[in-house]
Amino acid sequence: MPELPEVETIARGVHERIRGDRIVQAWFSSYPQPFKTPPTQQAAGLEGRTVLGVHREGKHIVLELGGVAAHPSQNARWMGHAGSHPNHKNKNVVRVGHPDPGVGENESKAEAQWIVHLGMTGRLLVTAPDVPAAAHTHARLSLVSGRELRFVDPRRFGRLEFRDLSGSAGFEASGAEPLTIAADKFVALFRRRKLSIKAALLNQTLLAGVGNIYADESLFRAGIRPGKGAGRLTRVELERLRLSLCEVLRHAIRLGGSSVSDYVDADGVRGFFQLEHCVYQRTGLPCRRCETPIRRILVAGRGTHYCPKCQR
DNA sequence: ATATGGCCCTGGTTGC
DNA sequence: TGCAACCAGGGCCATA
Repeated sequence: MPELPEVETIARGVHERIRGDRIVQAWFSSYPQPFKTPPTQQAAGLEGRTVLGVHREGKHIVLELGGVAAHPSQNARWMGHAGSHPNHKNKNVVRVGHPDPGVGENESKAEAQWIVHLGMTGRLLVTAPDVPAAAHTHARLSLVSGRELRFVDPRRFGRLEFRDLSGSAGFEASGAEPLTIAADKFVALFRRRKLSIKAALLNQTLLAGVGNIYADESLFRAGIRPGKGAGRLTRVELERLRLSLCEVLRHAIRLGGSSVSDYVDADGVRGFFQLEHCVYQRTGLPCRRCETPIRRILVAGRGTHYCPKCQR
């Protein structure tokens, strides 16, 4: 299931491939399930817009989109107004490299966003248009470069949303970003919480981006039992957890994410972090540190893997 | 306010 | 061997 490292990998890949490209036509499946915005509204909103940039917010992929081009024949790598925009504090101002090398940087203000959540089984792929569409393809955006951006999701737990920024604020993850949250803010998140630390890590309104794999892996590296009450952890334990979480997320991003289930990046390539898992889906196998068999229990309704000796 | 549990989905695994 | 029941699980919503 795509979590922070997988979503980061996909967002970077999509950014590199389609930044500056323009959406010519958008097609959506007729299922009601993956659409937060009605498909017809998404298609109408997306068509004609330039992709200014792509980034990750928690587990969401956000495509920053420019205004609809005044002249449809305009160059595909048109980057919007030249010169700097005065509002530097606006989150929706994205820096976009100039297509011609050596000319410097332009800044374009996003006027709309396409927000993609991959759910459990979602994929976001950049392909040539003649590649046959996989089963459960729910969105196909044809780009002026000739390529296609496709959203595929067999289980339909993913969500697609179009947002016009003239009428609403830009997308922001509800919880804090695990890779940049300050140590004291991290401690404060869990103070007096009655739920288990595992459930707290999975709660997206506290931290955005942590899912089942990296919750289990970070708790193992920090030596903490998943079922322990979040409010009962000491400051020292919480700091160890924060550092373990950062370490495991960064390491996973370097390896292109964990390919469990059917995760692939924007090019359809698998990640390698699953080879480095210490506990996740290693039930019964010897702990990499002490050789005690890894246990699987249910915490907060989720399959939870831990080492009974290393985690107290 | 905070915490818990059911629901949505389909493909892969398990069990008879 | 074949088919059906079962299970995974992120986020959302209703409920305690």
